Amino acid sequence: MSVARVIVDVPSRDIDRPFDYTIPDRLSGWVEVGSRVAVPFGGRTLQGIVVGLTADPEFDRSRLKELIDVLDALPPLSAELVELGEWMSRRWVCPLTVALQAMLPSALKGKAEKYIALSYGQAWPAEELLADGGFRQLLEKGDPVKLSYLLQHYPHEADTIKRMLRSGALMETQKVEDRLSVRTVLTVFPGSEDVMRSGIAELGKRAPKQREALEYLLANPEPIPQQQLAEAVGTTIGTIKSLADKGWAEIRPVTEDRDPYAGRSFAPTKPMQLTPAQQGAYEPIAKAIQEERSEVFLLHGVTGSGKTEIYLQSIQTCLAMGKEAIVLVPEIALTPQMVERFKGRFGERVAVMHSRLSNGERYDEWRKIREGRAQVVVGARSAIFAPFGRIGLIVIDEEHETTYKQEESPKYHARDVAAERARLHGAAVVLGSATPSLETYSAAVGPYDKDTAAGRAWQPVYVPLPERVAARPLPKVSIVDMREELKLGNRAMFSRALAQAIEERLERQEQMVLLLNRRGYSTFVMCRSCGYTASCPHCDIALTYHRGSQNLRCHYCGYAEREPEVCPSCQSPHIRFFGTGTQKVEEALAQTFPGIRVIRMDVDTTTEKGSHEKWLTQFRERKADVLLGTQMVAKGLDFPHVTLVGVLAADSALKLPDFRSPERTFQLLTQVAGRAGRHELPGEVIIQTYEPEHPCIATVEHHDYAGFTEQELRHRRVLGYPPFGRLITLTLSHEQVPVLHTLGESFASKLRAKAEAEGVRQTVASGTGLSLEVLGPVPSPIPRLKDRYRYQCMVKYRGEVDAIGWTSAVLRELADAMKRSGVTASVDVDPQMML
DNA sequence: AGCACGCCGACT
DNA sequence: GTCGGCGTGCTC
Repeated sequence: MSVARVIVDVPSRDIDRPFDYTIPDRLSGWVEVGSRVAVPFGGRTLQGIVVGLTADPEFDRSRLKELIDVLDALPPLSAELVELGEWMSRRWVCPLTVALQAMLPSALKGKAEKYIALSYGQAWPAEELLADGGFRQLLEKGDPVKLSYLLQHYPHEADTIKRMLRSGALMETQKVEDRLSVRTVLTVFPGSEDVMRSGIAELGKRAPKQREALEYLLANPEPIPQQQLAEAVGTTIGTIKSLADKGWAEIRPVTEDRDPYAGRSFAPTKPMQLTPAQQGAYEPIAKAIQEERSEVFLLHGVTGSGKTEIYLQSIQTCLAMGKEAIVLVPEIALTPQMVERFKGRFGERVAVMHSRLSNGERYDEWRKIREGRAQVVVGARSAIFAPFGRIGLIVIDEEHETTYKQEESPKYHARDVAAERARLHGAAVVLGSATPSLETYSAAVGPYDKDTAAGRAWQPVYVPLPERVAARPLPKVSIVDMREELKLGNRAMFSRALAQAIEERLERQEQMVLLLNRRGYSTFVMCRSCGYTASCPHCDIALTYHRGSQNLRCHYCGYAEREPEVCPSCQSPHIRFFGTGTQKVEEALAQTFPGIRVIRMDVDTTTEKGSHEKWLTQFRERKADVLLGTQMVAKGLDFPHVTLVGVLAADSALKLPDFRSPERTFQLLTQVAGRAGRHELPGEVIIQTYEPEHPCIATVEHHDYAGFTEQELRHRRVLGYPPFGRLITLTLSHEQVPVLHTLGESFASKLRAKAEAEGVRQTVASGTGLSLEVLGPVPSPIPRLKDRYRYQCMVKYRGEVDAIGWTSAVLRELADAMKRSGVTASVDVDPQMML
């Protein structure tokens, strides 16, 4: 007789431990690790996940309560996923329940609903006869009614309900309900042939439509959705219903999957002959899959080098072994064309998961996986939790993309989850990119240093894929120095070269993509004469202009300086705050090139469901000359008539106070450059910048990934940033500042004390060996959000230091103080966005 | 997170 | 005298 250990769905640190429940006889045999259950918890009914079964609970058995219910026939999680959740909760310092919740489709995030019923055998009390008549009638039927329903329809009876609950005239019950159920379709099940024939006879010449429907069923005696039958016969559902009423057929609800790709056919594709380079990359991957080794590969190939075909054939190898495969793709690249490639090769065995699906559709795709009807999933970040049991391969395409890091708790990185899951399954991992993240790249090819390699859980095998398929040349890239333009008196946002190139495309009726990498961000400071931008002397990070205090601040260490009146570098008075958005560019295009047709794509124009697709389709159909937008225009698009790509302000991202800005800029520019001339027409790329000599821009001209990486890594090493050191940020928030200061200081000093006690050096930059440094507390880059002030501490460390463990230990020590003061804390381990 | 228990101000 | 404000503490 075992006891279930349950993590209840309360996302709070002090509840984040298992609670034990006895299993009543009627549920024994249904409870497994990973089961979703309903449990009584402090007078409420909550949803929980079983994380263990034990024979000897810590508590006295007689004090345990019973499980109320098991919520699914098939447990939604497995022992392996629960173990993965436990690992996540340690690795990213989050409550286990939050990690487990991230693995469930939102349809299964059940909440207890309260129900109200008239107490058994009780007549309506005389003192409550003034209550609304409808309200009384409803309750007098005796069935429990949802409290939320009562409050919605009889809001003025709220007091009556309270009173009657207190007097015992009403009873409250609770039930955990799923957010939504499987969809059912009313389906007509034909009666026996005899029954239907007699029906036809009985109808005679009356009701010709009913007769027609019966004849249809006689000819096609399979069950058919009633709507479909009505359409086939050319009548309405009423007609069909009357058949059922007369007993000639039966109508029953049948569960049906919402197939988001229903009615679309996918042209089957055959494996292509691999080029020698592709073959060389494929072989070690296939070998690892076959030997069930959990090895990580970095597949480094330029755009158009044929990575996808390697993925497809590796998946084939995996499926041939009877194992399953997960493919992660950045959300934005999960286009119908992308899905088509996988569905075309693997057909029905593919499930697709992305955020544009409705909750219901996502749930159905998820069940397809859970019930073993799909063996391949193609999806965005959270598809890494696909409930497969025998994973053989995990592919992460465009592994450098920031979308793989979740910005809300659990703040996990899908790349690390993939490596861990692969370890548990003996599965291979393929990380594909034309511009790998510096973390992944340096882990694979170095430069190694003892402290860097330490504490890294996985080390990829480097698999370069140098050639472009069909040897298409890379487009010609030219970099335009906007300072020169200014000297020549051109103050427009288009350089002469770009303006001329646009003019030519308009004449030749070719298309172009214009990118303005401005992510609706606060203003930055730059000198228009020399290109100087203010940066922090301690962190080498761009300073941000703060309007309130009129100074420039570093978001890392808190350094501040006064707003400059002249450029500190060249004394020019042309020092300005900048901020041009895509809308301004759209206007300028219309003015400069009358009649030009522009599609603008940014967050403002693509919020509506499907709008993203809509614009791209319009552009593909050549209903516009220009596709103008933010980064989203750079990702995974392929338009045959685009022969010009223009980047208006390549350095705009460099002003962000984030040490990864150069890396992202390089990746973005390289990627967008790959958009031009992918087909017969040759392509041209024009990059406008005020900092043409910056490595992340200069190296793009010759598609020089290695050159950029070498310079950037040297820089990172000096400052102790990843991959040479690692980071953790702690953000504290409260309505008042002083308490944030106090708690921030005590976090920092407690952590420093731990480092001291362990003999760890406390300067990370420009050094080697074990070290840990706590910066802050300083106001967070977003100093106030929803009326709460935010302060931040940053932990920077290198070597095999258990900074994550110490951080969560210190947080536990501070839990009491935080609860009393009402301060909330949020931890980000390995932050990707420093904002 | 909720909900209960518990101790002090404005109403019947 | 009661209703109810939200401070602290517990939930197997």
